[in-house]
Amino acid sequence: MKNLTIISPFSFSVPYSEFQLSKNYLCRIMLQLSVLKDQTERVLAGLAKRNFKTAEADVRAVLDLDQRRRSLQTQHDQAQSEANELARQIGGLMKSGDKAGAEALKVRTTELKAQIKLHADELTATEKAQTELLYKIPNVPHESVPAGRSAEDNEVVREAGTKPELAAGALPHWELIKKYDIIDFELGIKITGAGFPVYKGQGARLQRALVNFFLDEARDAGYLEVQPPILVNEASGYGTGQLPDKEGQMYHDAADNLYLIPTSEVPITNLYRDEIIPVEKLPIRNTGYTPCFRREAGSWGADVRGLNRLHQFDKVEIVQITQPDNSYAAHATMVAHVEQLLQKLELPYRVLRLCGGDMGFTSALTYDLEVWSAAQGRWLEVSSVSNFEAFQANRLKCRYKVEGGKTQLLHTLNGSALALPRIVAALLENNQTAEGIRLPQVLHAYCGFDTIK
RNA sequence: AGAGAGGUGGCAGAGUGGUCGAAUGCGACGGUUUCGAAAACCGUUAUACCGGCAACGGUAUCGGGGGUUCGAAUCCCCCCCUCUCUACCA
Repeated sequence: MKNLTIISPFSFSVPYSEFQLSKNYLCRIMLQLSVLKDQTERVLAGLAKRNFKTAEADVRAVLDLDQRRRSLQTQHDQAQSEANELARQIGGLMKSGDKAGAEALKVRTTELKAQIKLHADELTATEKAQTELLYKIPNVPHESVPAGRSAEDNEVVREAGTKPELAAGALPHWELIKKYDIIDFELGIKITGAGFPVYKGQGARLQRALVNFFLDEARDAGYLEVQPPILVNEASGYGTGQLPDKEGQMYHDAADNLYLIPTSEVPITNLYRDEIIPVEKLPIRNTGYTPCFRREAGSWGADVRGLNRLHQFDKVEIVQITQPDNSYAAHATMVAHVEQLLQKLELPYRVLRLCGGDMGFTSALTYDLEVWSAAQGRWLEVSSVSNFEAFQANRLKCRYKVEGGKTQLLHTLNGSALALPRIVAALLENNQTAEGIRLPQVLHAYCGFDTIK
């Protein structure tokens, strides 16, 4: 096994050199340009909702660079075309034995070569500058997204279930796990470090039960189960947008230049990178269970006790890839699916529409689902369901053919269904009794027991 | 990990310096034929960028990157991947 090393959160790498990326890689992100160009006002208005301060300057710079790029491309193509023609002529002359004629043409060719080299270098530099800028511009929020700065400004869409009344002396989950000896943080610290708990006995079985329950529910809802790798390459990180934005949040294996996934969104969505998907296979619906790894750099404090925030945790993800017209309908079904899971688990929850400032970099619309953690007396985020529209698809080059043979970008979506640790926290806290922790009906068969004692 | 072989269009498979974006076969699509189908025959069959309202034209792409050359799928260097044998391992 190679060493796991952590890269600086401030380093910023762009995939030109070491990775196996084609020349056309730079062109991929260019597709986004049509939107920037044709709908500049809408884009700027959307980015304003995110408090993306440099939006106006960045967009203008990108468009300026684009003009420069296109004019260079035209010049370059013309010079190349002339050179190709001359090469053809030289070939003909050589064949007919006219060496002097061939030599005469080579003079012009040499000139052109120098010119082409100049254009090519400048073109590459321009493209690179443009791509770097484009990679830094976040997705444009959907019109329904409220403006806002932070979690304070998120909108509560609905609330469901009843918060339990806990008896006096009720314990937070970090006490309960000790009382029943089901999750051990100290052991995890010994073998790895803080934030890597060890699940034991009924705790381990509860984990396995939840994973199976979530996967079965997803399958019944029409999602195909996949088991992807949990280490991904750089291209995959760029594809779903974790790179370069969140580079410092991922564990990085420097020896092989691979990243431990922060969510199975990354490998599952990248399954469809560089694909033109036949229209009859749409929509794609995948589900998968993986462990997830997050450095959570800079996250400390009382809110992160116990299972609230971990470096490694388990999650079942649902992913959809749809035609553009269907993505918001798909988003609604995904939110409904997650709500059903929470209802079956008998957990009180609420649904939030995230404001522009709290939304992820790549998302156009995100609904967070939070469960009520009775002993902590606070809501815990257990799922985030997002529509990325064409933002990821653009980076992924994930397309389909429309009527008439033109290729068009698809829309990608994903949601947690569900992340385990906070579900476990809520289950433990909300269901504690003098006799033990009474698990909801749906889990009994999966666990092989109904009470944690 | 060591040795050898190889990576060409949706697939199979030619092509070892000059109109090669690439023969041929299969598949797919459209058409002719048929009451219908099969067969046969004819045609179409990649992606991206630039120019153009468009028709269309140009450029790039034969695993990836770089080099030699007037000209590279073809020659040279580096990297990635696949297969076979050996070693190792779950």
